[in-house]
Amino acid sequence: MAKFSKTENCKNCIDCNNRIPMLSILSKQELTELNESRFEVKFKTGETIFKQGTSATHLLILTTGLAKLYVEGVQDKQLIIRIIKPWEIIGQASLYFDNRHHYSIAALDNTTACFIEIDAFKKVIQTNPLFAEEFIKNCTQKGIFSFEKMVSLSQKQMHGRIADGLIYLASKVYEDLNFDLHLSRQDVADLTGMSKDSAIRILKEFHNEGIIDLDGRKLKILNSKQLERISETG
Amino acid sequence: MAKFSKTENCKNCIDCNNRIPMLSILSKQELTELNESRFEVKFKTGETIFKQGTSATHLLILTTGLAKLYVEGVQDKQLIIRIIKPWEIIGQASLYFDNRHHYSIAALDNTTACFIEIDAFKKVIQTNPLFAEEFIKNCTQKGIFSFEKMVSLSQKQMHGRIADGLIYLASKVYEDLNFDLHLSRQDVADLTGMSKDSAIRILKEFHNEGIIDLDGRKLKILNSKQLERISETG
DNA sequence: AATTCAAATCGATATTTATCAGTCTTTTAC
DNA sequence: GTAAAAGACTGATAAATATCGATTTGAATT
Repeated sequence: MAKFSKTENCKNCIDCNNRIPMLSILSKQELTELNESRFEVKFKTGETIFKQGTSATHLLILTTGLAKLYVEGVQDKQLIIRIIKPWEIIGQASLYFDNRHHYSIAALDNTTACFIEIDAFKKVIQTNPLFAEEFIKNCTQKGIFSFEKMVSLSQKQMHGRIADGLIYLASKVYEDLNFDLHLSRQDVADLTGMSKDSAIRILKEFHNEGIIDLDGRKLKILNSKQLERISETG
Repeated sequence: MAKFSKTENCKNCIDCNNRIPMLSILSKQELTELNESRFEVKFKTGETIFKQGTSATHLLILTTGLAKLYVEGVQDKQLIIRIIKPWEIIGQASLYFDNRHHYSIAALDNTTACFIEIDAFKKVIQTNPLFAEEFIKNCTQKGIFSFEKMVSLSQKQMHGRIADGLIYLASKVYEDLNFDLHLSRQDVADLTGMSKDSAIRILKEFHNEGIIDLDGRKLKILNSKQLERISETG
């Protein structure tokens, strides 16, 4: 199970200054307050970090590893909204609604997560308008991302959705055309809204057509132009 | 075309106090400032209020009528995100991103829209943290709504999606089981992510099964329990 | 009332996607 | 090192959904 720990890479919130642009707005005192409410927990691959429906008391920042953020849909199906990387602030959705988590987060990797008390965070929002503004910026960007995702999920067919998924992973998550996929085939399916079998089929097709090179979880995008084209034509 | 006007129901922002809970947080002076930047425009049914891709200079509040908020997807298809009612603040998504509209808004009715300058609004956010907090609340709720919509669009089949659409219209838009639909059949399809023909078919099916009573645009939900059941089972 | 045009409708068909059953591979557990 | 389990894969089939063509309806206009 997860256990408490102090890691080298995140000794206190003041260090996070450089890594999380949003926090650099805060005064030393505000950072200190956040730091006092925070603690770190390590998770093993596959472990659940947040569980949808449970009460939301803390925000989350990964300091190492990757995680998937997903909502639990109909008949135990998961819909992966996005992949979480270190130094993003997670859990905003539940901040002001009903203090419940509206999605689950599970580690895709051995990860370290830093938890910050929601109340401490709210206090900073209330007292530092520039920080609040930055937070709004963050929320609205996620809103726009949501729109794009909805279009992809509802209007594109499988090839287009897989293309969108691959482009997302390469450009936003791994920031490289060549990466070691942390997602299982089922995860890829849950990210693109199709059955596992269909996801496997399309990936294989892309592989056979020379658009990607896929061997197990080693993935390389060979023809990103064509991937873009497939994404656009749906 | 749309023309300038002063209407009885919205003489100035101070009156909006009662109607828009968020604005009641503002001081008289802040309201006055918003009021000075604002103007009203009337739109006829079908007219475009915001067009996706154009530059975003104003926020929007409908004072009369209804409108659809939609994104332009692949191959000229529309995806209706939600229906706009009077006294909601619209346009947040573009506030802090790239000053472009990321969706379009079109009148479903003869509507009156009040435009508020984005800069005036931003200023209030920067100076009034409680207002900023309220704004964040608003954004995060929309985020949660987005998740539900994504699940509906990607994991439910047509019956479930139409059920979701009808429940949404009855509970959130018209707040009545019995209403005069402002949406065309194509709009219903765009709201639920399917072809027009399919939407017509499912609606007819629901009608034949006694779940709804549908005559042209007069719609009455007869069995909302079953509609809920259909929504849940997908 | 006749005309016109857009919206709504419906049956037949084609396409897309999921499901299922079975095999193969890789990792995990003892 | 071997057994077991989980994940990956594949072809065949079934189910869901879109598309197409042809009417019909209804509202708006002459």
